[in-house]
Amino acid sequence: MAATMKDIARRTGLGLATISSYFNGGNVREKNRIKIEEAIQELHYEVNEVARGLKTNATKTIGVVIPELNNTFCSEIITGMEDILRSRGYATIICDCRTDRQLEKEAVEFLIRKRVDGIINMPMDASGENLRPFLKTGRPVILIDRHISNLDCDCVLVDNKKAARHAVELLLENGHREIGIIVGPKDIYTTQERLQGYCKAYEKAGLPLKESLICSGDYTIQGGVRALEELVQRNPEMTAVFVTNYEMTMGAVIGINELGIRIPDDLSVIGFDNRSFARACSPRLTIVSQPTHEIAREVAQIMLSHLDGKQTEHIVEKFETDMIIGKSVRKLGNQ
Amino acid sequence: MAATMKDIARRTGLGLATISSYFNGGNVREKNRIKIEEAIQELHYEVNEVARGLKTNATKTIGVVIPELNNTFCSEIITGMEDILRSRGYATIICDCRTDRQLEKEAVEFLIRKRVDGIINMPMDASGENLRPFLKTGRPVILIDRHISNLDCDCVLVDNKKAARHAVELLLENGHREIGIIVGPKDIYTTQERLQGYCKAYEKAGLPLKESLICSGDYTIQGGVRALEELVQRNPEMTAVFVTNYEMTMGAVIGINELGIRIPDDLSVIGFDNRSFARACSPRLTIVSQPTHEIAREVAQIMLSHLDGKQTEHIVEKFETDMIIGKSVRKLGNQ
DNA sequence: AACTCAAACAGAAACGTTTCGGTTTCTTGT
DNA sequence: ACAAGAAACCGAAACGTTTCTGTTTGAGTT
Repeated sequence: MAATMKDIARRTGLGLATISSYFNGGNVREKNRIKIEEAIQELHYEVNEVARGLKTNATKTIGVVIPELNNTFCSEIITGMEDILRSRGYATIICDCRTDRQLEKEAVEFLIRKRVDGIINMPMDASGENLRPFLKTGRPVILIDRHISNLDCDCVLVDNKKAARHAVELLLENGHREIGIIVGPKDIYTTQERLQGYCKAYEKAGLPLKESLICSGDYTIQGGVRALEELVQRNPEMTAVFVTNYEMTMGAVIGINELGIRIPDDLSVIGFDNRSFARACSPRLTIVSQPTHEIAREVAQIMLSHLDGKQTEHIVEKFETDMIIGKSVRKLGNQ
Repeated sequence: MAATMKDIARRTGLGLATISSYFNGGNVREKNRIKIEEAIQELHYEVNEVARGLKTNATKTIGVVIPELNNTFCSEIITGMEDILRSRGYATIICDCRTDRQLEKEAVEFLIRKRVDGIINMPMDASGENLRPFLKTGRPVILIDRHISNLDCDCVLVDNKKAARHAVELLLENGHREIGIIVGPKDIYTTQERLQGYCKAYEKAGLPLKESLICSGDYTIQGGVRALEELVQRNPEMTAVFVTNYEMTMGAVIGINELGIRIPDDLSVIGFDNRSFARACSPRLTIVSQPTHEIAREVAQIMLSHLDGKQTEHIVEKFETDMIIGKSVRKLGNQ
């Protein structure tokens, strides 16, 4: 149906190799160049990237495996990456594994069959086993948001420990002593790091940790609602809460509204991600903000330099977070 | 590097055709089946979908062109579709055109070169010109959210006119007469439909339309903020506002908070999409909710039945919206 | 005009599948 | 045990590129 290089060769009287050379930046005599371009116009020829991919063993396609596309942190990063990758001719195949390890494994196998040139992964599986079959093909893998030790790949993330420490310190400076934290699932890297930051802040302040103030959600909105309700119920003395991702922040705000609690009069809140949501809350939420654009750009760039063969060593890039000050933290008098 | 069918043939002593038959559901003698499966294990063989695609002229890949991945309506639909498509072996290539018609056109050309089996598009270009080159290949196109007349393809959307009419009627029933509306860009299908619903409600109530109550945003958060500020400034009498997508709803809430306006005491609000955000607002927002899951499922299903050759005619599927009642609409006394 | 040499070209093989037409093997009924 | 028919198998060609190995062309030199 569609025109092929053979058609162009026939039309122009040139050889296949010449046409191929034309498409790959080789030199072609002026008059032949014109003939080829005319033929392309008339036949509506478009390169068949599938055939090219078979021959060159490179599909110009990147696989992206994430826990949940429907998570603004993920979608913001993907938007940014896709933009850069497509401008360089790379397609992006998205695989949403619904936070399921098994589905994540299958997604990687799927991408292996599709012969993608590289994989970008925000991993559910902390062991890295899911990725090993792909790594054996010798192609690049870049992790986002979560580090896996002893895995032969790059990694781009933020300084979670410091981010959490600063947030808790801000609350401590404002006189809070009973500070709840809503973290993600215990086996996730970011949960562990952010929790360590929380503990560190308490430790530095010389205050004892209270197990009941630590609550594990599942990084979803509903999980945030549940976690907040649980924290409030278990800790009548709690004066502040720190929520460690956007979805749970929204969930916590829902829980707070539905329990009739007032921010910051009854409870101070520091959230995570999504500056717009923070602005939309009344009063404005104080939040920790991750530089998603920079992360996206960095990931795309690293991937491209691997594919261009310009980079062979693996790097770990750590970005700093921002603190956006709102009005959701109350200054407590001396107690 | 990677094992091929030829390797398996050599290993098992069978012919290429037999191996191929095995992978395509053909009958193979028990003892040979076992030999093949052993060889697959040992060689870590994975089908090369690129080679298969070249031969079968089907890549098992669907292109998705959207205005903005970073828009929950889009990302929710994509999540749902991708799930179903991947379970049937189809990959999904996402192209975010950043609400730019030119980028949308280039995205379609890109997908043609990638030889995708079908395209799902939430179109920026209302003329359909961007899609015609792909349609000429004889492959299926499905539009979401926005209809284009005289284009040879299917379409899945909601009854926007009715949705808007009901929202405005609810406000009218509660005594509101000066109702602002924040719509999207004028040349977008949904804007026109939703605006028509608004006008229809006014007409049925026998009330005159006021141009100043109609404000066009750009379906972004910032656009929502600006539109709300403009409406408030131009219409001191305005007692209610209807916002016609999620991002602008969030923007409107931001604007309302920052102007110190109280919902619903000073201004009643009906928003759009995203039930969670509606719950997170205080008081809860009344919103129009689109059935994104159903839309996603329907789109995927239609695409699959085209690709299976089970469907040749084109259909337009229209879903109904829901009204989720919150506390953001105030009942006005007789005026 | 003849020679040199690089640039431009051509043909064929190869990438890893599927599929067509033809051959072998197995099953079954007698 | 044998024929017949079906089921399973095989080899080769083809899909549309790229690339390797030569061959032709043409400009520049004498």
